[in-house]
Amino acid sequence: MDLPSIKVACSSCNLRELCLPMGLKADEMQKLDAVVSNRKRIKRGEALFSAGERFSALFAVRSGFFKTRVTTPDGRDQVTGFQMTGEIIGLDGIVSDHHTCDAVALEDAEVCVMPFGKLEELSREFTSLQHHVHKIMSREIVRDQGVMLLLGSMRAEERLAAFLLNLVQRLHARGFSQSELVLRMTREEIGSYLGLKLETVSRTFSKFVEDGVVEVKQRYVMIKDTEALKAIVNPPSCH
Amino acid sequence: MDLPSIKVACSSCNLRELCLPMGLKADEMQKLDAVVSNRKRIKRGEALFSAGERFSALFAVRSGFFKTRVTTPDGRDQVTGFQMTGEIIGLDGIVSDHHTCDAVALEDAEVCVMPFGKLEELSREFTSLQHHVHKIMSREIVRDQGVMLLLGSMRAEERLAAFLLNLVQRLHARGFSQSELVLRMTREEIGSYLGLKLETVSRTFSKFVEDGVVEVKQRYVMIKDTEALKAIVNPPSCH
DNA sequence: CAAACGCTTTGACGTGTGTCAAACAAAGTC
DNA sequence: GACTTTGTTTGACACACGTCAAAGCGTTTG
Repeated sequence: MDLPSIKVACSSCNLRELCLPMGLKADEMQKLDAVVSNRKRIKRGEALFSAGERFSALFAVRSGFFKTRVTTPDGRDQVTGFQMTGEIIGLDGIVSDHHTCDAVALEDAEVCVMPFGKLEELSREFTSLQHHVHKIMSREIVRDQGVMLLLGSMRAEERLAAFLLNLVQRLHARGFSQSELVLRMTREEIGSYLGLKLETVSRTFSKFVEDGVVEVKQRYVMIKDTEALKAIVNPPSCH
Repeated sequence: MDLPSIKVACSSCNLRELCLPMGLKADEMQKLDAVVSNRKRIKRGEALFSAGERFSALFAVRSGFFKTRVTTPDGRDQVTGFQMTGEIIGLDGIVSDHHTCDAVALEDAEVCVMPFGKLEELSREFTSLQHHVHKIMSREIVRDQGVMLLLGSMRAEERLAAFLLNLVQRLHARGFSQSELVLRMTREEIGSYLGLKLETVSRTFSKFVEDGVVEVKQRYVMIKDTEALKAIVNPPSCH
């Protein structure tokens, strides 16, 4: 019943409604197949690319889970995002032809390699692909604005609540539960992303459990009261 | 000696080495002139665009100074960036066809209006323009990563030092002094950008003055010791 | 020129989060 | 199965930054 060999092709990929080829016509997608020529496997803990490396391609996450992080010369680092199935990694490398962050697999993963030169070539041919690439970059910019808002003006509880809601929302779009999730990252990685120390993340989880908003058992999280989480992120005005 | 009427043309703009047309050939730049058809004046305090408005064009700052900011439903806001001459505003609007932030002029300003549809059209024709647009978006993503690092893992002094260094560096690229600058924004706006309260910004300035690193008189800032500022941002390792 | 306004500075004090430390739990290793 | 490693939880305490308040400074307005 299983296929002899899986063809590397966007047109037959079950992620095509989520990933780069979203909204392309059949003939356009076939052309895209030629661009996305090969896949790459990355083991848990290994880097897909690192800051300073030459940029040559964007990557679409096919399976697995990544974090991206930037590092200061003196060794502090900041997790800038978590990427799951269907999301695009590597946009940072375009401007200087070199990557400016590390992309590390948090579990065994597979990505589609999309040489950027070829993607630009095809973008000149197909308006829809061109526009889609622009949207992907713009979406990343808007996401970053949201993270700045979170880091610049929210308290620990608000940050963690926003983080959990964002995760389940993205997982739900991929067919998973709206209320249950298994974290793929450590408390320290969550903390780095949210601008908090791991102890604060842990304590805030405990607080949520006490308040009956979530159940937590290590990496497993069940959201018992989504509305309460939303209220934490956006405190209802109190006039 | 002054020209009767300034032609709206990238090819004759004194910002062409800094702005969108950077690196284009003569014939390409003439085509771009047709895209950048008109300019727009914005008075101090007015918005170039606001969150929710329909997106139709990117804007290149010709003169003046802007801030961009995002706002939560409950009224908190976060300054996400300051834009000066030659910088591009509006990339956030591409993904959803609507702007997600406000762009407000901090002093009387003028921008070049670049209808995005036309820009995409011309990008399909000229590889160099296409690549340049991609670089501009990627640069914004990398900038945002840097802000996340700042907000997520730096202390007040480090944030303000990094902010000042970034400002003078960009001003210097525009022909201004490496050591003197006039802030176009209030302490509150600096604080919002840096994730600090205005009092903390003020106190940190005072600290820098005490330490002899800068001179400050209201909006005027003179950097007396650039190396000291750099050392504050990247504390030399102490092994 | 006085009054009003917006912005900045400074002080006193409070608090949310960081730091340090210890115990615990889970997962991987020999 | 014992041991090691890695990650998590919790407590006690410290401190950087926020909050509240008052005074000062510059600019605008009438």
